[in-house]
Parts: sequence; C-alpha cells; structure tokens
Amino acid sequence: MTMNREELEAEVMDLLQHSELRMTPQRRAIVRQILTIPGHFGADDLVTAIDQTQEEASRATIYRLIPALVELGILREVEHGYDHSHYEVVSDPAHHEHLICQRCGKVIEFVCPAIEGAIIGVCREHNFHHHQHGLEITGLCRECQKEIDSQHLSAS
Amino acid sequence: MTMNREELEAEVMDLLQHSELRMTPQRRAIVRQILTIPGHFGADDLVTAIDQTQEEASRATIYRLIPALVELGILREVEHGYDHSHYEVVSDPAHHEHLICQRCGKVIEFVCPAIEGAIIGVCREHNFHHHQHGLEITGLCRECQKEIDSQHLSAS
DNA sequence: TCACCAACTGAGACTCAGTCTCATTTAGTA
DNA sequence: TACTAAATGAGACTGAGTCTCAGTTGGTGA
Repeated sequence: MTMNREELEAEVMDLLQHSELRMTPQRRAIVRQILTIPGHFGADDLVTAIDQTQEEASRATIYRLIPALVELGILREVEHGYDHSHYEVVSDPAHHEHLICQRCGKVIEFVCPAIEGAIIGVCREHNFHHHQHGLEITGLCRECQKEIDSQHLSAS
Repeated sequence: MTMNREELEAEVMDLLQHSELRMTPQRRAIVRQILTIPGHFGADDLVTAIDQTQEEASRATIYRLIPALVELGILREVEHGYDHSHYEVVSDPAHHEHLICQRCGKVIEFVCPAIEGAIIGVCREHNFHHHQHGLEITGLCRECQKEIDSQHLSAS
C-alpha cells in the first residue's frame, strides 16, 4: 500500500465515499489537510492547520470526523505519552513502534518482528483477543545525548 | 523488593525524608492514600480518595507531589491509552507490560523478557538512550469475548 | 528554644482538549 | 425537485491539569 499523496488521497476519498459517511466539503478539506501533515498530529494541530487555510471546518466537525476515520482504518491512534491524543495516517499496514526523545520530542519509527511475535505469544497465553498495541520507548536520541555531553564538558 | 504495606510505607517515607523534599502532613497523607489504592490510579482518583478521608490535601498539592514521586522512583507513569495519566506504585522493580480490555477496562499485567530484550536491541541499533518504555496491548479479555459470543448466539 | 526563610500550602482563577446541544444547512435518494 | 436523515457551526460546557499569590510551616543554625 505504498503510494504517493494523490493516490493516497484518491484511496481515502474512495473509502469515505463507500462508507456510510456522507461526502461534504468540510470532510474533504479535513482529509486533504491530514494528508499534507507529515508524521503524527494531534486533533488540535488539525484545527489550527485548517484555520490557517481557506478551507473551512469547525472544531466540532474535526473532532467528530477523527474517530470515524480511525474506525475506517484511515487513521491510527498513537499514544504520544507526554501529550494528548495523536494520530497518524495508516498508509503502510506494517505496524511500527516508536522511540520518543524526551528532550526534543523527536519520534523515530521502527518495525520489530521479534516484538510482534512476542506480543502474539503473550496474547495467546492470556486468552486475550489482540486488537492493537502500542509500544513507546522514551529516552534520549543520539543528537540530544551529544548535546548534553558537550554541555557537561563545557560546564566543568 | 517484595514487601507488605507497612514496610512499603516505611520505605517510601524514608525515601521522601532523605530526598530534598520536606515532610508535611499533606505529603504523608497523600503517600498513605496512594499505598491503599490497589493497582493503577489517576491523579484525580487520588483527589477524590483524599476528599473522602479525614486527611487534608488540596488538589494543587496532590498534582504537585505526583511528579516528585515519579522523579523519586516511587511512582511510575502508566499510559492507560483511552484515558488521562495513570500511575502505579513501583513496589516491584521488574518492569511489566499491560493488556487492556477495551470493553470492561480490565488491566492484566505481564512480564516478558523477550520483549525487554528486543527493546534493548532496538535502542542499541538506533543509538537511543533508553529511559523507560510502555507497551499496551488493547483488545478483548477472555470474559468479554465469552459474553460477546453468547450475545451473538442469543440474538441469532 | 527561638528566629528565620525557603519550601510548601490552599483557594480559586485560568487554560486547554474534548464533548454536547441545538437551530440551521445540505448530501444523497426516490 | 422535494424530502429527510445526517452533517454542520457556534458556542456553552466539562474535566484534567496548571498557575498565582498570600499565608503557613518544617528544618536548620545560632
């Protein structure tokens, strides 16, 4: 399902069209806006982003559409840990996990088959019907480690 | 570090005493209250719990103490996924992960060395300084699966 | 034992994300 | 084209969490 923006937009609009949701200018605008945001975004980022364009969709409409898009599998909820709900576009069905830098907030995505396998095993063991999962590792990215080290050196 | 409530309370009070934090009646009350709550709790649960006791500590004081206790390693932040910040007492240093039932909200804790190992490997690979992590698997617990199945059967 | 002061406290105003209501508008259909 | 259920916007509301500030107090040094 790797595709460019236009193809993705067409795909998403098609999904919406064929769901029980009505196509409205607001919804089109929200979807278009979502697809221009690289990486993760919060619901309120979207409100701000749409405020800044000519497109119009109110806060309530945006908040109403997000769960519907999650339901349709267009968006995926990402637990950002230190912040409110965040979402990402499901353009690649391979599930990935996140490394989050506590200092600069950078999010590094990675895929780990070993972790996926272990999760399946745990769920089987507990008779748990696995729906989705999120692994977030917080700490310091390479760049922030370097910066902190150099600050310590210059301070001493 | 497995111990009973009294020992744990003594240990925590000792930690507080030897930190740069002052011992106040409010802080003692908050810590005592935290130790009576089994499992996870939200900051606001604590506010409510303390409201219901003779002990007194204001909302602001409680919210101020929580990060300090996390900093001291007495509490650990747990991402509950569908809700606001939740915490748990670090009485057992072995890190555990969570299975969360989307239907009844039950949280099942588990320890998985395979996952821990994979995380260490990923961090090394990305030159990421691992501080902490949280894995949350959402889905349906055994009981809820059974209930849903029986509802389906009786409906058809 | 006392005096001092930095740390702590409570009350309540504030902020911000998210939800709800309700009158109005509109997409899709028949 | 007319109808109606779904969608919309404005803005009030809710609830978690933060901030401010005047008053209080724990712990230390004399």
